[in-house]
Amino acid sequence: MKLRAIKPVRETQTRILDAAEELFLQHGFEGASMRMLTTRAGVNLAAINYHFGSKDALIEAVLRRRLDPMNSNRVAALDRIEAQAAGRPLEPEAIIGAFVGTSLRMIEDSRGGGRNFIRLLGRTYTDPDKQIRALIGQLYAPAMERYKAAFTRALPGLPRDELVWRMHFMFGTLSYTLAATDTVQLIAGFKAEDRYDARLLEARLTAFLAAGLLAPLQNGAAVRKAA
Amino acid sequence: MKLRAIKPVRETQTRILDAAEELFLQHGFEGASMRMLTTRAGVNLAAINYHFGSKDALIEAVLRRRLDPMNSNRVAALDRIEAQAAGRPLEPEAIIGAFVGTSLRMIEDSRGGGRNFIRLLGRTYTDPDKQIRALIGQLYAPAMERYKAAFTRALPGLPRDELVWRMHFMFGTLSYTLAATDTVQLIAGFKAEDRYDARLLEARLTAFLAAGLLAPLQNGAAVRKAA
DNA sequence: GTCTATATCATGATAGAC
DNA sequence: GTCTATCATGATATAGAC
Repeated sequence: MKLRAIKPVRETQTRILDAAEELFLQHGFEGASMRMLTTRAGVNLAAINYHFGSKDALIEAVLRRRLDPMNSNRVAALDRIEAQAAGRPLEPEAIIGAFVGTSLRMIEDSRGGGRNFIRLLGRTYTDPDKQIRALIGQLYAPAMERYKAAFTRALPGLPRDELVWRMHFMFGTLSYTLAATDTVQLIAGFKAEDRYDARLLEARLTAFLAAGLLAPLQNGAAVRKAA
Repeated sequence: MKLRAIKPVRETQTRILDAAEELFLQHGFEGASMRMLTTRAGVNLAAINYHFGSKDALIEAVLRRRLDPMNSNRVAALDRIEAQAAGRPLEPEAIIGAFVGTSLRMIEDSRGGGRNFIRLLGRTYTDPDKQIRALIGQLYAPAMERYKAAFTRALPGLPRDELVWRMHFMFGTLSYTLAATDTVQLIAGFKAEDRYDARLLEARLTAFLAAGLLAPLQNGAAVRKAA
């Protein structure tokens, strides 16, 4: 009987992706060199080009690995509450909760290293590199359209232009909050243990965003119909 | 009578700062090389080190050139509305308007090239480089403290923890909106001419942020006293 | 103050042995 | 699949002529 070599703990590709996720967050896509990545991953310098083809392709792989399932989760969360509602119109708070909750639950998932990715993601929307912003916009578009449709159904009194801006504001608040979990310290002087209580943060964020989404229109009209 | 050489249109230092402002925005602090900067500025490669000492020092100079006056303007706007109120408590909307308006007015100031800077600033808060984030936090801290005090006086019913988070959310919405004025296109499909109407954007942002700041607390209590 | 020329080092990528 | 060795390029920074 022939003995096979013991498999490494994680596949080389996974080791590279994990290292890249962490180092891209700390140094940016440009600032993290391939030497840094391969050293951290414990693999050879040539491994990135062998497994992914180029550094750019690696960046895309890092983003897709978590973003594709995350978008599926987001859409699934929306499907779930729509099924529960059984045809009745959704509460805007429930839609926001589905969107925000998907991100924040990744922060808690310490095993999957999702926290690094969530913070990385928050930065990526404002990355200097235009191609990276285009990629992320493209990866997001389908889920965003689904949520836009859901908001439109839930809030027929909100004009389309206004909805798009308010979704933009909501998205901005979320992604900044995810990206800047250490800057807040500098600005406000937080206790460290307060920062990653995802449940409390989710409640606070949802309340803030729902109020903003439902703000009175400039002509004074209410957005939500009276109950 | 001795003739002096004609002065260049702008000083070398200003030319470098202007070029850096634009190229840092387009390529990030790390991605914009000194060669790119000096070529764009039409000066010699050695000029940056001669005038600023290093690339890092140039980055700080670029930020300080506009951030210091901007913070002064922010505080002055607050002083002004406090003087107008003559001792009466301020409306939270007025405080938000003072803060937001200072940023958005820089976008309109096409002469000073403030728009580039505002977008650059929006990115800087989530820059990968820790020193840059620390610098920006430090430059912002005094003005932020003034605004925190103003909000505290205007909203005695809002607990301090909650106020700090909501200020964080407001700041995030603003900075993301400033940084991502092109990403919004990808997400929502905007008409281009709509994007830089600063007056309209200011009204929309202020309404959104004020509603979020005044969102009911988790125990259902209202934040603002009834009139 | 401004330039040329250069020192020194790190980068992404690849060729070829094993 | 993984390694070593190396290439071509571009980075920041500086020395020294003018």
